[in-house]
Amino acid sequence: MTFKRTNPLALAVLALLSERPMHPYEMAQTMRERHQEKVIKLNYGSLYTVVESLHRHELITASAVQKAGNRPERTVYAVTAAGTAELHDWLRELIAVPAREYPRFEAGISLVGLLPPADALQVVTRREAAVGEQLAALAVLLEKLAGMGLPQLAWIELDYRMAMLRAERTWLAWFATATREGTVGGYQDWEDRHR
Amino acid sequence: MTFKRTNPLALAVLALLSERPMHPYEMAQTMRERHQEKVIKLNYGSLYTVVESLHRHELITASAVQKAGNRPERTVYAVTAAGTAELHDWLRELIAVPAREYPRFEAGISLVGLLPPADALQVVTRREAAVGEQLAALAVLLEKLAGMGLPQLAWIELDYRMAMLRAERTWLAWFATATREGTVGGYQDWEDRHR
DNA sequence: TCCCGTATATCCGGCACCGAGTATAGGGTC
DNA sequence: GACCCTATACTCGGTGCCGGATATACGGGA
Repeated sequence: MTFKRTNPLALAVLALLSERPMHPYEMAQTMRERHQEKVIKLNYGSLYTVVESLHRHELITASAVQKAGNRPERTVYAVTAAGTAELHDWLRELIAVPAREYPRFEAGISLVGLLPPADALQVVTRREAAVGEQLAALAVLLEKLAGMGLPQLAWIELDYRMAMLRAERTWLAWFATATREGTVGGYQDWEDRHR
Repeated sequence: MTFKRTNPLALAVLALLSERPMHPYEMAQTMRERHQEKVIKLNYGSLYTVVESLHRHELITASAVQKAGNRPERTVYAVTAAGTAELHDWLRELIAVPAREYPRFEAGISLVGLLPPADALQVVTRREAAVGEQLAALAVLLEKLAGMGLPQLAWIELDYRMAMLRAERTWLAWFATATREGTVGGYQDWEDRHR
């Protein structure tokens, strides 16, 4: 069986190991330090599952089993040539080919007609505020990272996310206005259904 | 145990049943007809799991077990009062509170520095084209839906998605240019690492 | 009348994922 | 030196999701 590119955590593991050999717990630490866990979902259970899977497919090797004192044994892994190839190819695919994803907000907004217009307006406004806060927080973080001397390329994904959040906020503002003023297509029927 | 709002397919089920009672297979048919499966991931296995879970939590009831001829029995479900309440509350939450999600592209682009700049440029350009095609396809679909006399509110989620795709395309165009011209922050180092 | 492809309707086994649980080491405090 | 809190490192059982398997009905052509 060929390796399945499901969990992006496996990508992170390959990327970390292409720097230097590590044991799983250390990978988690490093991801936390670098705020990588905000971009790639990390939790211990999955981490060990994913490492084992990479190992089975010979994309990484168990290079050493250290045993310092009486601590639990820790297995240090290293990436193989096949692993590096997989990393680069997967990366290319992730960037080049838009994946069909199912953002939860799309599911919600597609059914917004089930809520009374007044309720809809309220929740959309709440989201708008929340998105604004996220943008502010990101701006602060970017400031900090730039101040630490990190180049833009090191936080390019935050740049992308900010662009997306700004677009979302703009759309939300439009929708809120269109609802408030009753100019969204089908408004009359919407209001009629809820009285 | 209280019902867990994990799979949005359960939301779709509640929404469908709030129109009229249905059996699971019919729900799937209806979702397909309405292109809902593009917004909420549907597959048969999950559908039956989700319906069973809703049933266990008494958000829907098995109202009748029809048996037409010798066909497999089909269980028709109906939404309960608790189910309707759950539907509305879940909807409000989905819209009001941005969920932490992990788009695969963010994972990919965050590691783009591992690819040589020339490769990166190529894959980003490919994505830009793909996103353009998706936008074109969506525009055609919108045209068709509007032509059928459906109000904007009925395809509001497509409106949202188009806004997001446009923003993504703009960002991709910027990143491609910045890479081609070497103006992205950290470019020199990036290029140096790959020779 | 027989056959076969398609539509109807559900079921089930495997597997990835998750988060809470476990167990030891190290360091600070009284 | 007894105590306790945090950091280290991994394990494991439960659960939900998935996609292919199953089984019957129906319509149309040879």
